[in-house]
Amino acid sequence: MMDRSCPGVVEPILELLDGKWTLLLLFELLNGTKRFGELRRKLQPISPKTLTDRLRLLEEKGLVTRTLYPGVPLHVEYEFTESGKALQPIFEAMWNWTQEHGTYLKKDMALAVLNN
Amino acid sequence: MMDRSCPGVVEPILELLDGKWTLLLLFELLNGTKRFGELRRKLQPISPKTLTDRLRLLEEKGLVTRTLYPGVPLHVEYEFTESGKALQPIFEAMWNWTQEHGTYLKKDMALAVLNN
DNA sequence: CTCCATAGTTCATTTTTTGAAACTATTGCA
DNA sequence: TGCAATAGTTTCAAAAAATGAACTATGGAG
Repeated sequence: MMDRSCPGVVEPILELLDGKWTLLLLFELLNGTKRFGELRRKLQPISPKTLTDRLRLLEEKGLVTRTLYPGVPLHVEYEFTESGKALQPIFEAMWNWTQEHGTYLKKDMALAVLNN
Repeated sequence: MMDRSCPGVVEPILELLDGKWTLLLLFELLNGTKRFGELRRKLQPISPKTLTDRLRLLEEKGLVTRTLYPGVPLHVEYEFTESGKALQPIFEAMWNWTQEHGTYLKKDMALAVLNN
């Protein structure tokens, strides 16, 4: 994907954070264990395909675990690994930047945040 | 106080960092003022179109300034605004995460960056 | 033996992004 | 006049990513 002349140090994290929805998904998981349907609702209007794609990828990279609970109805829980939890400082730095420099926050977004 | 993990808060930054090459480009600018051709060489094999697209977008968002120096040959310098410089903690957090959890990191890449 | 709820999968299509190639603009100098 | 060096722009095709609609799997309750 990237040339070796690029600052390779960030390569791993670039791959992780890549893709529409990925960062929002990670944000959700930062709040703790979440079920598939729960994530789907929170990330509306994400498609179930995209959501599974992202989750599978994150699982593959060792950032989240997937646990199936049999029973009726069955359900599945997604949770950060230690590696995933360790992303928190990055998100905090983003949060801080946004507080001071993010001027694009739209009113409806703000409301969504407050109602969450 | 707002929930730090709430996705909406971080939308502005997601938009900023979005797109292939964007993060790598920001990394370059973190090292100081850069000319168009310089960026193009460092980010090889980026196309000039994509590079201008990215630079224009970052300019629009207030993260970089573009300064034209007439003369022969003319040249152009791109530089972070204060807002752009303030991204540094985010990159540092990424760097730290990669040190501890990025399994793709190669030592010579890291050195190349540090010597830059 | 059908239904419900959960959590997906499959495949075709659309949308978005990226890229390659060729071309433009500026201006001093030989 | 024509050239050299920088910094782009333009156009169109190709590739990648996202979406939508419909379908599958599970297993107990009725």
